[in-house]
Amino acid sequence: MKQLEHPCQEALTLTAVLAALSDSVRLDIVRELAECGERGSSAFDCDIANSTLSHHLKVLRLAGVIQHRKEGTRCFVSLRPCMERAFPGLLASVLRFHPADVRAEAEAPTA
Amino acid sequence: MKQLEHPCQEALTLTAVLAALSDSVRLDIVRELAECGERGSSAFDCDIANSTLSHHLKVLRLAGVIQHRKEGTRCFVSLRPCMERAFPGLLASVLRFHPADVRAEAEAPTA
DNA sequence: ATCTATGTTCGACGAACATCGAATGAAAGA
DNA sequence: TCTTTCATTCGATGTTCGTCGAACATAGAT
Repeated sequence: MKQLEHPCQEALTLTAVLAALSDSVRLDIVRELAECGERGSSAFDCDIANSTLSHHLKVLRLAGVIQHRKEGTRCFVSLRPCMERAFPGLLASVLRFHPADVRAEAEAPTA
Repeated sequence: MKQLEHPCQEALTLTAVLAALSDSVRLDIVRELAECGERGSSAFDCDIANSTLSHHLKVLRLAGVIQHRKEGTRCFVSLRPCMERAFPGLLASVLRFHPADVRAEAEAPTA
């Protein structure tokens, strides 16, 4: 069973992590993983092509944010503990804030 | 004296802030501002063209991270307090970590 | 009024990115 | 073995980004 490559902890860079988190699709993915733990990679409800999702997961993986675990033909992703060691508290500091659209919905009058 | 435009606090988005911080030149600028306070915009010692520096400052300004203050022909930039209100603690959480090259220098043997 | 110093904007360029569909790969099941 | 299923990779396309030099704008000095 071929596993995907993960960079070692020393190779993680702050700018790469921030770049990985600066996309709304990827930020949603990370948020979901932080709240619900490991998920099958097909369990994300974003309206994008499968190949695009795979690309975003790769970006997050190469930045050190998530890890892939293959099991048969399926693939599970979760937050990478290594990330917390390299940049302790960073992820929590980012996920504390909700994305712009959610804030807008919460603040805007319903009408 | 024409001042430059700054977005209002409600318009700031998390992804835009992260994207603004995901460039090493801009991260260095923010780090310097956080440590030394307001600076003249020509006082940054990055080896880039003036127009490129201006571009980076614009990205940071539009993301809400910094503010511009013009005084005569000169221009001073500083961290924007509004940023701390919109995303309290975020900047500190990011700046706590040093950029990759600095870490590499600190960890790698000199030989 | 003209010059000078300081910054911003414009136009252009290559590099990197987000996206998609198609092709490929890998593993389980018939 | 053949098929099916799931995910990654490839190739293509349009967009965005970082960078530069040149042109412009503004304010002070001569």
